[in-house]
Amino acid sequence: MNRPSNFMPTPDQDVLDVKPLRTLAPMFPAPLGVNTFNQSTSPPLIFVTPAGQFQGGFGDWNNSVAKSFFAFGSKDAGVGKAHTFGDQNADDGKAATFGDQNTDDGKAATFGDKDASGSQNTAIGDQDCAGGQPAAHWSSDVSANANGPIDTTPITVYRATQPNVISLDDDDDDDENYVANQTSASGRKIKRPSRLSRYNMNDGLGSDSSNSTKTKRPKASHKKASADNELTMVPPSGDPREIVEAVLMTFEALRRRHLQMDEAQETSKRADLKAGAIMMASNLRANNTGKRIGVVPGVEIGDIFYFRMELCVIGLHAPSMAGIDYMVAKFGDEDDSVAICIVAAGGYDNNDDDTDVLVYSGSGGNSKNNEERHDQKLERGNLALERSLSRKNVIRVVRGYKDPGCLTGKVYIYDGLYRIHESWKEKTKNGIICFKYKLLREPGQPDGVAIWKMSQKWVENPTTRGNVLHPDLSFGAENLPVFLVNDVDNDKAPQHFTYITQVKHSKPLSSMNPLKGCRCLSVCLPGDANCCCAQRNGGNLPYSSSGLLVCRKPMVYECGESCQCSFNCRNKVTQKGVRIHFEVFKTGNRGWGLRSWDPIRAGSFLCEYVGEVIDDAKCDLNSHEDDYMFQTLCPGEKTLKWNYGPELIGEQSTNISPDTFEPLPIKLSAKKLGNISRFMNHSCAPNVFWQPVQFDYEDDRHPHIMFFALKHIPPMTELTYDYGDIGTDSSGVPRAKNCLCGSSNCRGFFI
DNA sequence: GCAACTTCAGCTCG
DNA sequence: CCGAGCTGAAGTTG
Repeated sequence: MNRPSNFMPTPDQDVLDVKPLRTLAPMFPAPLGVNTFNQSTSPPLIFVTPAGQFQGGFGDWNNSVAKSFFAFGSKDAGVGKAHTFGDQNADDGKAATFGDQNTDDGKAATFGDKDASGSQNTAIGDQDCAGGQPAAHWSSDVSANANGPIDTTPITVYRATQPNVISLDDDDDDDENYVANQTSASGRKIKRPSRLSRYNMNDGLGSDSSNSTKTKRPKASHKKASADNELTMVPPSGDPREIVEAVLMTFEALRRRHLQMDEAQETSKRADLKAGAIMMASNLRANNTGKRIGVVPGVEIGDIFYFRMELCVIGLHAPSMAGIDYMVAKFGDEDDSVAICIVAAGGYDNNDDDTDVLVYSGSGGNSKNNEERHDQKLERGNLALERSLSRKNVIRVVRGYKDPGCLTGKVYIYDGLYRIHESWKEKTKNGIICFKYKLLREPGQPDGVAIWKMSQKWVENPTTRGNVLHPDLSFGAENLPVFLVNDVDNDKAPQHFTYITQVKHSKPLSSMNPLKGCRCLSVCLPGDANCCCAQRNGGNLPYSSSGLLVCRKPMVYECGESCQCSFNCRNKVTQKGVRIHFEVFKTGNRGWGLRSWDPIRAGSFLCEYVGEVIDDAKCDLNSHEDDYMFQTLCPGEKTLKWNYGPELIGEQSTNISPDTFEPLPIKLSAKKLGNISRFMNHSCAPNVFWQPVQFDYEDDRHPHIMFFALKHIPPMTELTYDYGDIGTDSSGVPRAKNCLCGSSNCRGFFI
């Protein structure tokens, strides 16, 4: 892949560059073809818009006038770089003109000029409320209609559990038996020994073997914890989507916490398996009432996953390893074992351009250990695929791709329903006979992988993105360009504002106490009891080695300037700035919004809420008019329960309930000065949350407000957070707006 | 490249 | 016939 080297560097890739990011030109060069607007000469820019191709980018983008208008320099380092959009001075109007090769409607293209046509667009930015159905996401119902005549009744070869899709063990005995299984002495009903028992959270791995009598005892607290949380876990609505999301969120929380512990103890790094085993043992799963053909409730086309175990716990694809999931289903009077879901691992070179066709290789035949390769056999999964060809049942397809954000990782994308149209045998390069199945995507389904492919193409070559109004709203101030696009109407720009990357404080920074730093050499290590930064965070580093936030908490303390550790310390995450390809886009009915070209993992840092710090007194006067005011109001349950995991393994919950939630005094206005965060809309079913972070100044009342991903977010999905509930703001008169998010638990209004 | 690990199907046994 | 319990097969992940 021709991925630019600047693409979401992982910690391993972090260059040994200690320049403070926010005050200098982009640390990572922008992709070729994008003018970074720094002092160096820029390559010719070719953009393609629906209106046709034009050179030189956006109007006078490349010329010296533009450059001087967007003059850079370190002189404004105090507040980071500030670049004014659509300067209000008439003189600069020309320089601010963009997005149009002609001059005839230059006025309309004038960026954010308050007098230009753009001003009609009053409903912009974060005053608006995002839909619960993100742009790249559709309800499963759509694809359900495309199923065709599948009237088979799945025979459950599965033990049927409670009809409740997510069911915690309501039978305490089960867990007891599960533990009792270690001795096999109880004589009572014994749950099949999960290999969870081999995961001892403290001892690491049992060195051998599959012999269950040698297995170690899982943490005893496990049982109690799962019972305690029964009520907090089940989403009140019973909505399948909510349940799936709750299960995935729990899995992730558990996984992150286990990884954190593993990293501290340098033990096994298979936190995914541990989390999965706990979920299985506690019956914390979705859609576990039996396998099924076709749509899985609560799983939507385009959903992304990072571990096979995730597919498992939501009932999308049961086998933890195998690529073919199958079941016995009824066809008329006959039973047949047919394939129901496949995971195309992406190891084969399919015709990648046609996302509606998939040639899938049968399973087996690979040499493992000492065995030799052999021809594939028509049995199990392969046989089921063959039966599916004749039975013509739909098959769910999950496609695996290399994770662009992680060198070694993989992303799985649910791509909806396919049907097998053809099968044949083929001799592979290795000389073995292998089965091939040609699947065609059922028509009428929303795009899944197609969107992924498209946005990946944009990342590699941004000039392929159409409808671009501006190639970088940040004018080079962010690590990566922020595109401004409009696919829906003629609006040319949001209302005027000035792009800054650091919060503007009302009082001089020198009056604030610097945060005390640690003395760790090189990097802070997890498990180092002497690291005062870890201590400040409660004994653990708040981020995993890949930079994901482990837990939401009242405050996260990163290492800062006064620490002795290096730039590469894993406890420096948010201060390094944006690592995601964002675009500000025009939504259908909620003004402008924010979304990403990259897939985003739950726990990833997105961006900071940047604006002017507003004094309390001043705020009361202004808050009515300021739609860009950020306040730490109590968010909804989804956000508050992001940390569900720790309780499951008997640790103290770090959750905050609405009753105990206390807002911080900080108030930030991004009306005049701001960054991408000001475009994030509200949703009662958000995919982003805010988290207070400190790394430079010691001030619990005025920390940085950082945004993190609440769940995995597919590319091109609108990013939204919960603006907070009404009535929690004690100062001033709260304004309630009608909420349009449309989520099943929409509160109907927001601040 | 290797070691370590999972879930479930499919079987046997009582 | 049913459920418990065992084994083998599948590939993922670090």
